[in-house]
Amino acid sequence: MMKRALPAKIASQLYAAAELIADRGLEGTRMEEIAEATGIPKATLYYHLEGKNAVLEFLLEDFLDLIAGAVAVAKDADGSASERLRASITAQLSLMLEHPHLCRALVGDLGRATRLPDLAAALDAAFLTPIRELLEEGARDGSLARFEDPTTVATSIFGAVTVAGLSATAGARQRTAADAATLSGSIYTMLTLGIAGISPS
Amino acid sequence: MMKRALPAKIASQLYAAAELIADRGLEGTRMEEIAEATGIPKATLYYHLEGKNAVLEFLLEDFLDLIAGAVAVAKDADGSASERLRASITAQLSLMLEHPHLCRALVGDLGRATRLPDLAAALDAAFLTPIRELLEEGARDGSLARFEDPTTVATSIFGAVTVAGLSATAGARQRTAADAATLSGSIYTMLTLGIAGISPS
DNA sequence: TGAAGTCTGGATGTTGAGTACAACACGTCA
DNA sequence: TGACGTGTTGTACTCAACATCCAGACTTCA
Repeated sequence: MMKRALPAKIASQLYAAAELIADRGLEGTRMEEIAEATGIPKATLYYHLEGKNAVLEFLLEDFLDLIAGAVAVAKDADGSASERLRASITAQLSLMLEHPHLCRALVGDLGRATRLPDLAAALDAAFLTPIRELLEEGARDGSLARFEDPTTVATSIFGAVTVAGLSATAGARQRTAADAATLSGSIYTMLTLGIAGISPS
Repeated sequence: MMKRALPAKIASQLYAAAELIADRGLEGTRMEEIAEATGIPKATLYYHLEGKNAVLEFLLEDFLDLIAGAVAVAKDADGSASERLRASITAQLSLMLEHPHLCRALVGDLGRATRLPDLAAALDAAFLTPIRELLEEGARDGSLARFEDPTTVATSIFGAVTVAGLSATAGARQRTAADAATLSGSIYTMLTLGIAGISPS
């Protein structure tokens, strides 16, 4: 996992670049500006990091690991698969709302991210895989419906949650845990009960 | 709307660049390569277009207008809001599966796209707005549930459909209309009925 | 045929990523 | 104290790619 232990001081300063990258995209951000924003001189940045991509890669990998960890806790707790799915979604959204800059950087440079193999894997591990597994468990324990095409359903749930989260971060201002609970409540109600009207039958 | 009428011949040749951009991202594609792939000399590209961004902007705006048009037809047809929502989703997915390169280019350069105001608007018009409106109509005609937070629900539906579609295009090979029908069937079943298990009550 | 508009090759300007390197700070060890 | 290694940083540089410019060629149309 750990590829090159970045000194802690450097790592922490690097986060100051997240907002910059979120606003202008990695391409629209000069290395010079990252140096200025973080207080790390350009030469030092290049001493520790491979290049500009590595800055984004470090920030996002860190963030995605954080999400993957929190989701794993929720996913492996006690309770029905349905309950744990809900908790996982809430955990996911909490962290997304807590880190709007990283979220926006992620979506903004999604293309680059998916083209970086490590990041693509981290993305999958943080978001899609837990949902797919919980869906399978739910089919077994009866707390969730069984689907013909579980992968498509898992992808759709992943999309519903993630896009709702990303959209909530678009305002760029940080939200609280309470916001996350409300948001995940709305989404989970819709996902669970469905959008059909009250049927006349 | 129409900003500068690109000669039809140029426009049609430009599509040859879509796959290139989808594979490598706009940033990883040199103007020289676009010239080569399309057969349009570099100087001519710059004669007609503002720059590299404009190439992407042209391709995507065209594509998004196509989707917006098809969705509008489905949305304004006869039937309940629920039926029309389903038809809209199918229309959306059909076009996405028909144009995997454009889809991949879109998601790959999503950051750039959302930073281009015209494209952001087209993106909204093609995907999010129709869903939001149909959801409201469904609440009125009773064919869809009424939600506390319709915007969040609409965003989630948008996310579910779009991410499922994008994921299906990841393989990069073109799918048929039948595939789109199957895919939208899976998604719509989940959205309508929900993911809850068979309740014991 | 001439004027206006369109197209194109090639030279040129400009920007920013990435590199090279020398100087320096600082701790360690003999 | 001095030699050595590791990390740090300023400065100057190289180079790739975007973008521009221009002169001449080619269309089109009156």
